[in-house]
Amino acid sequence: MATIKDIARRAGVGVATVSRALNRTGYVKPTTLKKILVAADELGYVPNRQARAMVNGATMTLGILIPDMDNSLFMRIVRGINDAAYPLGYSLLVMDSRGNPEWERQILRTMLELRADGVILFATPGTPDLIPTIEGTPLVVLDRLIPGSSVPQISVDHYWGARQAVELLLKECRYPPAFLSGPSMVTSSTPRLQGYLDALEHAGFSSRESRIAPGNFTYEGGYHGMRSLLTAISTSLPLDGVFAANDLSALGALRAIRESGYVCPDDIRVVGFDDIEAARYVNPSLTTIRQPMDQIGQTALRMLLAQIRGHELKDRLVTLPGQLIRRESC
Amino acid sequence: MATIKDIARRAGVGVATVSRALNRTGYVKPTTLKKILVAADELGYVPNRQARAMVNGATMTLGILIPDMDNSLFMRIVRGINDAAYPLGYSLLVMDSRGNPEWERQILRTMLELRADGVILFATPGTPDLIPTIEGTPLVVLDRLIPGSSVPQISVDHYWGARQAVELLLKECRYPPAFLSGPSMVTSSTPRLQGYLDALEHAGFSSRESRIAPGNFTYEGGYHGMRSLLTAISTSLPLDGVFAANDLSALGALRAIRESGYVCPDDIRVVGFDDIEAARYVNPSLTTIRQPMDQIGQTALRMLLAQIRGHELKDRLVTLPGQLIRRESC
DNA sequence: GTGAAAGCGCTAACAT
DNA sequence: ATGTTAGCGCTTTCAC
Repeated sequence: MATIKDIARRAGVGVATVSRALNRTGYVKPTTLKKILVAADELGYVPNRQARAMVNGATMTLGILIPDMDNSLFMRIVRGINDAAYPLGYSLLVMDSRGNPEWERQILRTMLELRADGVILFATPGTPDLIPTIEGTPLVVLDRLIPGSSVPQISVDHYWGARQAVELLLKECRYPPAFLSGPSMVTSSTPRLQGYLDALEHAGFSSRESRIAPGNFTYEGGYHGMRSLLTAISTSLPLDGVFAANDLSALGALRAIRESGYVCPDDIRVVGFDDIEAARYVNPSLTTIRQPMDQIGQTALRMLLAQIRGHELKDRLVTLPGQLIRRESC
Repeated sequence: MATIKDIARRAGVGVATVSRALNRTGYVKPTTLKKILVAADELGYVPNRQARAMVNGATMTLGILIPDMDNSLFMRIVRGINDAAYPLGYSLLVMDSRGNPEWERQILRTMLELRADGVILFATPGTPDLIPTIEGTPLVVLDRLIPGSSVPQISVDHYWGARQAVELLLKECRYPPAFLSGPSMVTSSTPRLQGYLDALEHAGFSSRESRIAPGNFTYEGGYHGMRSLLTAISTSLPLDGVFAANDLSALGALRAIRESGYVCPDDIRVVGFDDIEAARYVNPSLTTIRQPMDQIGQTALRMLLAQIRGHELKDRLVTLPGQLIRRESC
């Protein structure tokens, strides 16, 4: 591959002039400029960013570490980052850890070796231990917050999203709605649960009237959780509304409802959380709390760039509002 | 950030020795080895891959160019590549072109500037023009084939997948099934259409008995295509089966069927193509032809590495079989 | 066994 | 307005 040296020789000038010409930095006589451009073109010159990075420090590369590349919730955020970062000249180093803490650690290390200018981390239960590893490199943590950390973090407002969901259910249903919970290890589960509890209490129900089954954030979990809720129905406490801690478990619940001979939303209404792609496609389509994924991506990038540029962050913890999307299930 | 120079100073040795020690290349006295390792650890040394790449040529980085990061079909393939590439020490530079030919060209260029060791391209209608751009860098093209090109390409067998789908429909239905076609610009549309036509003919139907509506590979397209099919039903030629060129349009068709008062699969059976994530979640769940995404990813990586290592490829055009996934819709 | 030095492609003083 | 040169962090001969 051609180098500026080759261009310099061909154009009969020095390498510095070539560098100046190609980067439009410093003065170059129009005649020589043209000569250089022609030579570069003829040689099919492609600048070597690694070499450039060695001297001026920035690789113009951002590391993105995700626990699952095949999760539309995550990828919509990454796409948001991509779309905002690309026009700025940044490229994305995207790696999937499959939720494996050991991989996470190694991948992070690799990103440092590659000298990514900054890193965006989709938090997993193992993330907190990782933070010290990359001290010194700008970092933003996404999606599931790490409690009591000073690392810049961004997430949707899980608590208020849950309250909105449950309040809608409360308005549409005659009985207190049930809850399909998320895994307790995942930090976003807690505020969503709390939102459910508080909404119930706020509506005048005692905590004894709350009904909670594990949904585990999965399709299968939602299915089984819903089944157990369904078998526990009594004439004294009927069930006509369910809030699922995320869309995947809501979809599982939808199936369980159908298989048990009930109809959603006529018999039982369902609200989910996240607004994954499939939420639009199922029958009935799913009413849910939408995570503002594009906004999360943009905010993450903004906060990362601020750090890279050495600015002080005023908010180290950004919470974005979720949006109620009304569809057929409630 | 610490460099080998710092380590050398601290351990009281030369940089060459440090390099040899850290890379376990060449002999180093156990005592000095330990000293060096300790020094490196104390300094929190992280090797600089860019610098290494400058001398030995390989960046251990692979470029992946996708038209849409939020497409589970694509991302399952990328994840397959990730999982296979990571243990080999490769990192993925993933960029989304949003199907914009101009972006595609620029991103490709950037990947060259970053000196990716190889590039995997998810083909779009604009791809063929791009190929010459990266001549000299190992390349594999995925998903939608470019006809008459000598570039290594991998895809599912669209034609036979379509035939399988239609043959299943033919077996389960009483009347010749209809077809929701893909956009003619996308090369995978043609063989899927041909598979439909040939299956019909093979079953003894004349081409006059084929019914085709545009599905356009989208949810909305499938919905409208299905509606027009539904309004065209006559007593002389009833409709009880539909093959959609992809799952997204099949999901749209499902909705149109429901809204028109028909029941799937009782009245009308539906088969899709791809096996996207939502196919499992909808009601009825979608019978479809599954693209072997993991296998596509692995094969792509294998062919790319072969080129990187300078081997000759025996098959420049790999076609993988699709797998019929039987669910509720047929 | 280990160190000195050259060089990968580029940018940024410093000269001229 | 342009050329010369010193690195950036690392690996790799080539000596000792």
